[in-house]
Amino acid sequence: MPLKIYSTLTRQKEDFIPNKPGYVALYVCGPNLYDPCHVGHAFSYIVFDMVKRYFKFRGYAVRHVQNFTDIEDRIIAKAQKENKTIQEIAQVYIARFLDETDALNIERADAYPRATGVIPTIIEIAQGLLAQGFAYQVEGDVYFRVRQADGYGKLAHRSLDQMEAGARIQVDERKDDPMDFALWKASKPGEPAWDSPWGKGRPGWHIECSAMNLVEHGDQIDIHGGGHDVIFPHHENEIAQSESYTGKKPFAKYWMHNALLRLASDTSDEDKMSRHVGNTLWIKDVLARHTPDEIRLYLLSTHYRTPLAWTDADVDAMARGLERLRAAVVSAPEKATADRRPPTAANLGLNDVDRSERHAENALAQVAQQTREKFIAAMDDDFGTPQAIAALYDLAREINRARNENAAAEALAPAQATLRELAGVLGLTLEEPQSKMMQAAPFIELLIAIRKELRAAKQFALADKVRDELAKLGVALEDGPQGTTWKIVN
RNA sequence: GGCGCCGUGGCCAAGUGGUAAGGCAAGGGUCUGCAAAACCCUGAUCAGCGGUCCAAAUCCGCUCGGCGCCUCCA
Repeated sequence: MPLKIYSTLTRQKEDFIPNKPGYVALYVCGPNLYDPCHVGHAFSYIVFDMVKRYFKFRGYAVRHVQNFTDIEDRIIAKAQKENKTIQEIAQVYIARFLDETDALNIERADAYPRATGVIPTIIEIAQGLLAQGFAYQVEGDVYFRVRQADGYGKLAHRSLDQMEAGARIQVDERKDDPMDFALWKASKPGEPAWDSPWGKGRPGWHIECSAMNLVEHGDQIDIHGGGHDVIFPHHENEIAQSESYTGKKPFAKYWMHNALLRLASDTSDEDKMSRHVGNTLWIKDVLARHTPDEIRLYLLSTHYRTPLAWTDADVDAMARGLERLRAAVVSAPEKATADRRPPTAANLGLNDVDRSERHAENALAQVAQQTREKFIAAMDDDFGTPQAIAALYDLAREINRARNENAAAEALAPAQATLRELAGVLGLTLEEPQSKMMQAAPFIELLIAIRKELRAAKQFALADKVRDELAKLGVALEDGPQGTTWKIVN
């Protein structure tokens, strides 16, 4: 059974067949660099990070390209306002973008081209489109002739006539058709400008992605991704430009768009998170409140094409579930093997014990295998992360159950490895939250050792005091039959 | 005006023709000096109405309620 991907172009799930066997050319729309990124961006990047990791898991080589749009109206406006160059503005937000996506455990793309880095290609494309009659020049501007493009509107599933019905307020009379869009714009005084056959100017709004794809991937790519809000006009125009220029179709074989994240608020309104509206949660602030695993598990617990309304309470709930997954992959304390058998086992013959253990071991191995199959089946069906995650929980339960039944650490290990591996495909580390307090580990271990002696001496009041005081400091102790474990809590 | 999405147990969320995954919360247990964790058990007929079908949460129609795109936007 092949992997299926829902493509916006055909509006249905399609078998994934790459242009080159075993290789995936992936392009994901990156941010406009006029402000920091918010959780909505993070959602999109996490979705496509998951997609990339899954392809790799399935044995594909993936080349992932993500653009930085570093020349655009808002960046120019911001630069002018802050009396800086667009390069300076871009640099600040690129650095921040990389810091934040690293923190979110998003794998780096193979290339991060910048719009200003592909100006010659942009000019080349514009010239080519002019030569072929797909574009025309007006006073230093170059416009794409929308009616000339084959099937314009096929991605957004709209016809030009329908769109004309929608009132477009300011129609530029110099354009042949109101929907024609700029490939190249003559620059106004004080704006960044590049030399071109049409005079000083700068790129239009959509051409940079066509150019970057051409440079980084070539004429045709396998998957083009982005947020749902960028389908029209951005991606529609990209298709028109690229296919008209190269003459090769399709430009992208599969178009994937993640649903938009909304910000649930007390005031009852749940609007799309948008930097223009101002109802944003910056990634930085979210990272201050939740761990990367929590954020990712939360965002992936809903299918990527289903809209999601962010609430901190829901992320917190996810954190508690994550704790169970994390606990399942933690090994039992060392000494476990020695006295792991319950007293009742003393009455059993060794062979019986061995036999029952082997039985449990096999059962666990079987569950691990089933989990892997369920995980793959879910992910193969248009990246069904909710069901994939459900499979992970099922495996965690089996591991914990086996441990409760005193299975040996070695018996748990393979299932734990499977859980770690599959969680890793979703980008979950299942690691304890990193904290300065981890440096206190040796001291905590010491307190645990002392407390153990107190308990042996039945000095429970003192033992409890140790535990309570540590709890106040954010260290939770848990006594189990195999010893005491500890963890950092919020 | 055009295009499109969503409404499933207290909350989050899968399922898209054969009698409802998973998570959180809650209640009851097991274990334990206690606590915690873990494990076990308990709960929904799928916004409403009508229709198609042997059979519908799942298809069709209508109603109500949310939301997105058509303009920069992940």
